[in-house]
Amino acid sequence: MPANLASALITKLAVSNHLDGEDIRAIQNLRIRERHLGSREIIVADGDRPGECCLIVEGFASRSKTTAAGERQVLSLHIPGDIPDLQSLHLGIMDHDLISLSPCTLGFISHAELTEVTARHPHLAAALWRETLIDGSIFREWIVNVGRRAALQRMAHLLIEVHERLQAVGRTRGGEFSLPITQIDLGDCLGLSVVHTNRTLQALRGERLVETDRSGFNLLDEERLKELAGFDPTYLHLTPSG
Amino acid sequence: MPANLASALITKLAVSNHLDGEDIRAIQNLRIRERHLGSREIIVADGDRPGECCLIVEGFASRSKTTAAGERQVLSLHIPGDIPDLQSLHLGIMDHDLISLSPCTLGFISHAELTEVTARHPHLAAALWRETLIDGSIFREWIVNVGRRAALQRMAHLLIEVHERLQAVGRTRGGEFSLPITQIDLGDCLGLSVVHTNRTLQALRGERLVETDRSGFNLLDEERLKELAGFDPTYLHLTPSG
DNA sequence: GCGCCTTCTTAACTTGGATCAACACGCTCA
DNA sequence: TGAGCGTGTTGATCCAAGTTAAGAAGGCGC
Repeated sequence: MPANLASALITKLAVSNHLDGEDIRAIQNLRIRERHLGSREIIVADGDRPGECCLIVEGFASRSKTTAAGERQVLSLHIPGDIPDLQSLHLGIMDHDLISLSPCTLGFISHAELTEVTARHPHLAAALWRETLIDGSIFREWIVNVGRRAALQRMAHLLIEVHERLQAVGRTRGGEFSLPITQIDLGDCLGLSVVHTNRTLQALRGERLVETDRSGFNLLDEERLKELAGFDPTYLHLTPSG
Repeated sequence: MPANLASALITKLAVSNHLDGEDIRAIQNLRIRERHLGSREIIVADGDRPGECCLIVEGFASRSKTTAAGERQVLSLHIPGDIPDLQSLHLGIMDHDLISLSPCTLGFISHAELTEVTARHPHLAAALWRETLIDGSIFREWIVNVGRRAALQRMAHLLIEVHERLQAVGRTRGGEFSLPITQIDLGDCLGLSVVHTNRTLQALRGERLVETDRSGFNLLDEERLKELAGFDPTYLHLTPSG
C-alpha cells in the first residue's frame, strides 16, 4: 500500500483527534484502492448505494443537491484528507451528489473493511464519528451563512473557512490557497446568482481583501476579513479538545 | 428506571435502525436522569462543555446560533426521541444553543455511560452514529431550503419535514401535529423576517394548504404541499435500509 | 379587572439581489 | 485559424423580501 494514501487520512484525523500508535497502524493497514479522476467527474450520485467510501488524497471535491425546480445548491467543499461520503457507511442511499472540482487522487475503502476496522478499534471509530460530527457542525454554519449573512459577509466567511481548514492540513502559503472553483459554483455554495457572485467578489477585490484567479484565492488581510464576516472558528473543532 | 424515558429513544432509533434484543436491553439499562423544563429554557448554551447528553422524552426543542451581528438562525427542530446534543459526546465544546420550545421532559445520560455502552455494543454505537448522520442529512436539506427555495416553498418544505418526522414516531393525527412555535422562531428557521413569515403563512392558509394555531399545524393537503415544495423524503432516511 | 408584554397582523416604503441581455475573454478542438 | 463554448464582466430593470411603524389581540401577573 503506498504510504501517501493513508497518510492523507492520518494527517487530517490528527488535526481533530488524539491518534495513538495502534490507530495509526490500523489506518496504514487499510486496503485502499487508488483511483484518479479528472475535473468535474461524478464520484457518487444522488440515489446511488455505494459499497465503499472515498478518501480524497489530492485535489478538491464538492457535494451538491439539485431541487425539484432545478436549482443547484452546493452543500460542502472537500479537501485532501476528507472522506466526503463517509455517511454511506451507515446510510444506505445517497441523498446528494459528490463531484470532483479538480483532477483528484482518491482512495476507495470498502464498507466491509471500514466496518471491521471500526469494530476492532473503537477509538478509531470514535475519531471517524467525530469527523462526521464536525461535518455537521460545518453544515450548521452554512445554514447560518446562507440564512442570515449578507452577500459580502457570506463570501468572506466561506473563504476564511476554507483557508482555516486548508491551513490545518498544511496546504496554505500565508493567505494563499488553491481552490479551483468557478464563480458559478461559488454562487451555488452561497445561494447567490452568478451575476451577484461576480459583483460581490469584485467588492472584496476592490477593498483589497482578496485576490483571485482561476486556480485559487489569496486572502490579503485575514484580520479584516474575519472582522467583516464575524468569523468564530469554534465550529471547525480544529483541536482534539475543542 | 421509568420505562418511558428509555422507550422514547427505542421508538426513535427503531425508525431508522434494526435494533436487536441486546441493543434494546442495553438502552433499557442506561442510567437516565429525568428532568423537567419549562418553555424557552436554555438546555445547553454555546460555549458550554457538557458532561452528559440530553434525550427529549416529551416536548420540543431547537438548536440555534446567533451571528456576531446579532442575527439569529434556528438550525434544527427536535422532537421526542431525539438526542439533540449527542455531538457533545465527541466534540468538547458546544458551538450553538439548545433551547426548549415547550415544557419538556428530558432524560440526561452521562458521557461516561454512553462511552461505555457504545464500546460494549458496537451495533448500538453504529445506530447512534447513524442518527448523527441523519442529523447531518437534515442540515444539508436546510441549506438547500434556505439557499435555493422561495419563501412559500421553503415554509411548505419545513412543515412537511416536521410532519414526516413526527409521523414516524407516531405523533401525528392525519395532517395535524403539535409544534408550539412562534412566527419569530419559524422565521428564524427559514431565514426570513417575521413580517414576511407572517405573509407567507397567510398565503399558505389562503390556499387552504395549512391551518395553524399557537400550538401546532394542520396540513390540509399533503399532496399539494409536497408538490409545491418539491419534497423528496429520501434525506430523512426513515427506514433502516435507506 | 387592569396594565403590560409578547405575538400577530397590516400597510407603506425601501432595497439587496435576481433576471435579462450583451459583450469580452480565453480554451479546445476541428 | 477560426468556430464554438464555458466563464467572466457590466449595465438596466424588476421584484421578493426586508424595514419601519403602528394597531389588534391575546396571555399573565398584580
